[in-house]
Amino acid sequence: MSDKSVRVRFAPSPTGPLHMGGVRTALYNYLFAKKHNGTFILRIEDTDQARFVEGAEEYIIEALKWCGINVDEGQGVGGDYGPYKQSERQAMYKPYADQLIASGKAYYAFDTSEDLDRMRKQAIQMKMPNWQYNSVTRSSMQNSLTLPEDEVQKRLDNGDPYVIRFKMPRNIDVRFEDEIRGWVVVNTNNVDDKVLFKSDGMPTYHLANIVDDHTMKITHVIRGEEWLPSAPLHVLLYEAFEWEAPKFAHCPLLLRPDGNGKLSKRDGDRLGFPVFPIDWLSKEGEKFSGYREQGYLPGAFINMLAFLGWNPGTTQEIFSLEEMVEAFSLERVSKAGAKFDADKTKWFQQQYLRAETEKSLAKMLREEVGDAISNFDDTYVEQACYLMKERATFVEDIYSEGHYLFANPTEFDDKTVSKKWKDEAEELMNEWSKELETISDFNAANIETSFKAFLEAKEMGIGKVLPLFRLVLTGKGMGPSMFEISDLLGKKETLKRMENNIPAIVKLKE
RNA sequence: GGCCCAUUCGUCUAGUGGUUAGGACAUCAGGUUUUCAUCCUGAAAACAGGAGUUCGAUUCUCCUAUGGGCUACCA
Repeated sequence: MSDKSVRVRFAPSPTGPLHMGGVRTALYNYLFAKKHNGTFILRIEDTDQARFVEGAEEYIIEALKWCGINVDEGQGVGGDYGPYKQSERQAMYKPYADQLIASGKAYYAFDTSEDLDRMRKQAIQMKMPNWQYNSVTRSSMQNSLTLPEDEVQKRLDNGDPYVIRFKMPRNIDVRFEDEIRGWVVVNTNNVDDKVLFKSDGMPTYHLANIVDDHTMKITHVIRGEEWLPSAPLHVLLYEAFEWEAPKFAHCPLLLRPDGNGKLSKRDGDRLGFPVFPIDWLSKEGEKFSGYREQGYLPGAFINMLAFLGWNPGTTQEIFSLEEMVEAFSLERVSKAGAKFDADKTKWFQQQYLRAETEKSLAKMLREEVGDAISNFDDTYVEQACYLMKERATFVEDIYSEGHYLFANPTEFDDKTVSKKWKDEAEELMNEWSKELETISDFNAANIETSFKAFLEAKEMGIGKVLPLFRLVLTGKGMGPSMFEISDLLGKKETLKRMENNIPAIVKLKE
């Protein structure tokens, strides 16, 4: 890169919960910053007071934290270029807008929203579907370009509402090199005279982001593709201020897995997967579910997200955040939008779950199910995790799928009972129970040896007998090794279950 | 409608003029396993279409189609 140290920012607006597309943009910014020993900055863009949503800023901070995307500087952590919230920087922007007016790059416009609406409607009636405030129409509007100077001054002195618009030059090809897409060219005839400063005294995004990025010494602007059409305006603004523009990188969008369009708020709960990192409860009481609450590990979520639009060029797919930092580059971010894939997300989660140690799984399991397993010591819970982790996707599955490890089953799988439990089963299990009783050192190996001997004596196959044992102890037709299960349950509990459950199953058969 | 961006298996993607077009998820079939899961092996599955450029195009150019984004005093 350049000799300047890399500074990037993630700049969401607090209009609601941060959706996973936003998280991915934050992630790419973070990875890029860390890769270049740079600084990752969080800036809150709240210039639109009308769309402000209570709690959104806190949500953003908490979500990034859960993901492990550590903010170096900015809202919530401070830094030398604050404040990092645009509403708190409000006083800074007007002088810059004035500067543009003074240099003739911008002008005052007095047309009200109603005036503009009327113009647009008229244009539509005249089959001109996209009326724009631009180099051809501005000459017939109420602005400092058409009004006499004293009239303009009078209106300003009078406190008449006005906006400041950028005077978009006519017919110029604006080109800039996007780090992901290469050269992008847009003719200024296609962009309008954007409002830079609103009549409520706030700057628009366009002005604020340029002023902030410049004053915060941002070197790379990594943002979503939805900003691509207005990037030429931003380039022109840097030129107008005679500032060096940062490099731009426009990331592809996240698309819905079904049909078309970009992933949106409601797609998740409709299609059965979260679109948000963590739960969000709207003011109206509507709940949007998050990955955290669904039981996903943050590493799995981030890993999946990174691969939606980026890949390292190798066949490695499981990456820790540190490994991702090492491997990341903007050149390897793809250009086309990516459809979200819920199945692959589950696969990532499964991989991450299995990579966890029994010790940490046990800890997480306790946090999740709490009281239900509080009677069991750590060794026991860890062993239960060991037995269940290969067949679990979420931590909670260890408990729900392996419930019999923590309590005597009260139900016995119908199918197994009817298929496997024949007339001689009761006698057989009672005899096996007696054999179990004789095992003094009650461990998996010894139980297995003794079971094999039992089979030999009975001249029976393993498939005939072991499922019965499983049914008695667990109530299920499938699961981990029975020898390890009985080892874990212990001799006392195993014998107790044999004693109680054999008659219970017999009763079911009647 | 206008402008911009994109287009390789169902999905995420590798590929940068000459490859049996590779991997992963999902699917299917075998194997391992008391069973389930895991694991292993294998199968099916793609260069949107048309013109060029070239000895040769998935790869370069153009056109078309399709998809997406933007088109607010929203970000």
